[in-house]
Amino acid sequence: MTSTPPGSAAPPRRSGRGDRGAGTRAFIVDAAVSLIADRGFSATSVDDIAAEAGVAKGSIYYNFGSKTALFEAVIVEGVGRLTTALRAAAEGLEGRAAIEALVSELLDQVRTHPDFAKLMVAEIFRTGRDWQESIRLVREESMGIFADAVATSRPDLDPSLTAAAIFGATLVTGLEWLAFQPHRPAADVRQSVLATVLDAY
Amino acid sequence: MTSTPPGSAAPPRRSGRGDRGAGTRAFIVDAAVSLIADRGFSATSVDDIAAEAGVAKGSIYYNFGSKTALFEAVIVEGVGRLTTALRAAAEGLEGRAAIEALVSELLDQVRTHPDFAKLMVAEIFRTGRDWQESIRLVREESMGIFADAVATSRPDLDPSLTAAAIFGATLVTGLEWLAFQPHRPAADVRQSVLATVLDAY
DNA sequence: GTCTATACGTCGATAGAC
DNA sequence: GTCTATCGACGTATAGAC
Repeated sequence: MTSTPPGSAAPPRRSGRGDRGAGTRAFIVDAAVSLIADRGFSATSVDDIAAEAGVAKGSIYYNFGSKTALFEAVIVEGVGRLTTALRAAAEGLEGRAAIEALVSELLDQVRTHPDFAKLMVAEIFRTGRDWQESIRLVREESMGIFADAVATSRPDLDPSLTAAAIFGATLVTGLEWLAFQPHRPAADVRQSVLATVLDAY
Repeated sequence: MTSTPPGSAAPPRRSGRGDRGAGTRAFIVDAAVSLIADRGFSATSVDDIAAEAGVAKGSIYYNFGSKTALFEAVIVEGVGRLTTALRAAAEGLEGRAAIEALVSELLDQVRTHPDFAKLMVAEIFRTGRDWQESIRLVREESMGIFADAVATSRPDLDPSLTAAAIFGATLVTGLEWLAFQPHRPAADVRQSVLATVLDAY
């Protein structure tokens, strides 16, 4: 409602439309991420997603089978991109340097994919949900990469709890930045997190 | 479904029932917090809340007017308790000691009120919601207390971003603890967060 | 002040044409 | 493979008895 430009009855929702069957799945996934990040899963209707993606509701069910399956696809795709980026960033590094690289990369991922980041914080500690298994993978894989970096340099600390602390600090600061202080340069944010988190290494 | 003990068809949802009109609001709020923390706002029906609280649906609308208003009451009550506790903990302290006290107190609040903590992380970065104003207060008040402590001891760092980092580290670690490693003693968790966050002070 | 019954709207999912 | 039209289920909110 609020996002529909006045005066145009039915504005085209996506760029070109000669691409039947090509990027339909991608359009749907993108629309779902952005809507669900803002309103949550249950508050986002399949009709809304279809309208935002510029496809018919039937196409969503043809491609994904159910609303839940669509959301699981969203999570799987997002966590894949995130963990790949994190692993690449920490490649060959250890200890303090690894932590620094991971924090920087996670901040960059939050900046480039803010909707998925929001969705992650919102769902990561929920229990009674259908896609709990999928979201558990996000948690374990992402935090696990941080835990590995912690374990090699500070064996005196608990890896998983310390990883949670660094992960949480970075994620929350990144979202605070994007949602409420978007004018700030990325370097400021990076430095604030590292100054808080890195001095122990 | 999963939480209903087998063998008992319809277990009484609250302790005594001679208390008509006494703690009705409190029963409803408690039920709402615990259900919404797990399933989210939209996925939790007023019928579910009424059943869990042991009252009729009509009583909820009599006491709160709408589902949204009920949720706002939940937030207001929770943030009141949280900020009161945090302010008391930091009273008379400055710099490193203040941060240490705040982290400890926040961890304790997460432990004693885990459902509200979950609910907070889940909603804090959402935008397109009716209670956005209420949740903005949570954010600003809670993080503001941390920001004050940072500002007095480390004027070289940005207070709000650094506060977000400490707040995020504490909250995420606390929830990781409760949700996935509840067997750990509180002291371990406290030390993991402080070792990560406090060395800069 | 709390309960039961119900009106009204919305949502997930399906059927069938193209 | 994508569309439109429609069904059945469920959820919020209200009305009125007690």
